[in-house]
Amino acid sequence: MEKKISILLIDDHAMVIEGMKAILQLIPSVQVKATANNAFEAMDTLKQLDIQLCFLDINLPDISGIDLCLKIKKEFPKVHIIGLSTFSQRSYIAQMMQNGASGYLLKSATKEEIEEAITTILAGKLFFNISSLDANHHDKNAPLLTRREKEILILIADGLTNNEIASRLFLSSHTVDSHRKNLFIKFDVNNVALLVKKASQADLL
Amino acid sequence: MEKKISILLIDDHAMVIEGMKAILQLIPSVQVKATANNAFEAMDTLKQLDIQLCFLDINLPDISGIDLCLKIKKEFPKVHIIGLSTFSQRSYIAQMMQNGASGYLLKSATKEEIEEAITTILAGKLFFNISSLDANHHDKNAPLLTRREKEILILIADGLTNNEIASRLFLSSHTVDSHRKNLFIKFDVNNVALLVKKASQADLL
DNA sequence: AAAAAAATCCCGTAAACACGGGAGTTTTAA
DNA sequence: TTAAAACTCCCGTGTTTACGGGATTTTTTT
Repeated sequence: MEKKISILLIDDHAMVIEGMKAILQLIPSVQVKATANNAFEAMDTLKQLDIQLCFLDINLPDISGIDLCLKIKKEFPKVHIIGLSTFSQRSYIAQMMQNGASGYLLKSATKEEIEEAITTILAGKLFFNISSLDANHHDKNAPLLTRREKEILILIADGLTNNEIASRLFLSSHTVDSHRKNLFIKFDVNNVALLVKKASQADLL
Repeated sequence: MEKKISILLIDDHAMVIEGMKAILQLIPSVQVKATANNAFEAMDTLKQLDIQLCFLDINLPDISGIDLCLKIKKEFPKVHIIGLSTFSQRSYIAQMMQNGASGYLLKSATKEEIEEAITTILAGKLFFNISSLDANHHDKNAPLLTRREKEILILIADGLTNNEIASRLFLSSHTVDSHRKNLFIKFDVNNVALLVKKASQADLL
């Protein structure tokens, strides 16, 4: 028997952590080496321990799992990442994969699916849990936003004016306005009200 | 020692079920008698077994946890129900409580919180996990709106201008503006962006 | 029937937005 | 290394909002 596959669980929901642990204990070839409730803890653990595989929640308290994914992959390219999402968050999976995740699982995944995902990914392949996705996919196609756009979107939704955003981000109000215009185009709207509504529905706020 | 408190876990996320189980095993006074992935299974189990306490997820595949809560309470009024939700779903908690739940827990709850919830509720009281809610809350205390205000709020969030709303509702734009002003006061905001954001978070759209 | 709440309508002004353009620089990806 | 993409900045114009005041008429509640 080779050494067990070392795993790090990253999720802020205690129950999900416990649940994953419980399921992973049933799989002899793996071992949960550590868990993390946020991005900071996660990065810290990766520096300390020799982790092969991360289970990474899409939503984290400090930075989004999607961004963390990118960060992990930059600093620790050899670490494999499996995204965790709920069914309603499935639209973000593509972004996670784009940021270097090797696969994803819904939180409703069974032991067998988890096992399959692990072996597939450790073999260097990508794991797509297609069945669970096609089921209901009338996407809420949230547009892909740039970092700046996300940043400004949130400030807009917080009710700041262009000028306020500009001075907070040390930008010209014209720049803010440009981003705002691009947000309008990407969301296909023509005013803040609809922008905020759609962004909120896409869980972007 | 009395008989253990019999518990039914209702959640479609395998990991949450496993996580709750793992945590509840650490509490000697309780016993997880069964688990259910959906409403149908849940009702079936309640008919078969003598369940004292349900942990019920807000989102279920067949009917919403909120509706199931009502259903359970109608058929089995003596069963206590603790709602389970993620932080982003906290706005639904009020509905769950209204449908007969005795309390709720966030899925990030600790063993101690879970334990406290159980003892509080079994003692016949309601359990409010105030700390986890206040933390970030601006208010999911959605203000009470009049019929007209709700109507206009939705149109505002759809991006209509005062004039457009006015002509759609056969009102003067001044009237619409008055309602808009009242909405601002009730939501304690000073612009549409925040209004829509808060309304969306309060699930009013 | 009286009081309270909701709904309707009016006005003026400064600030902010929506939208049409255009253009240079820096970063990322091919 | 080269082409996109992202980010930055600028302007002018008409529209709409935000917010300060009101007031009157329905409807609901007590």
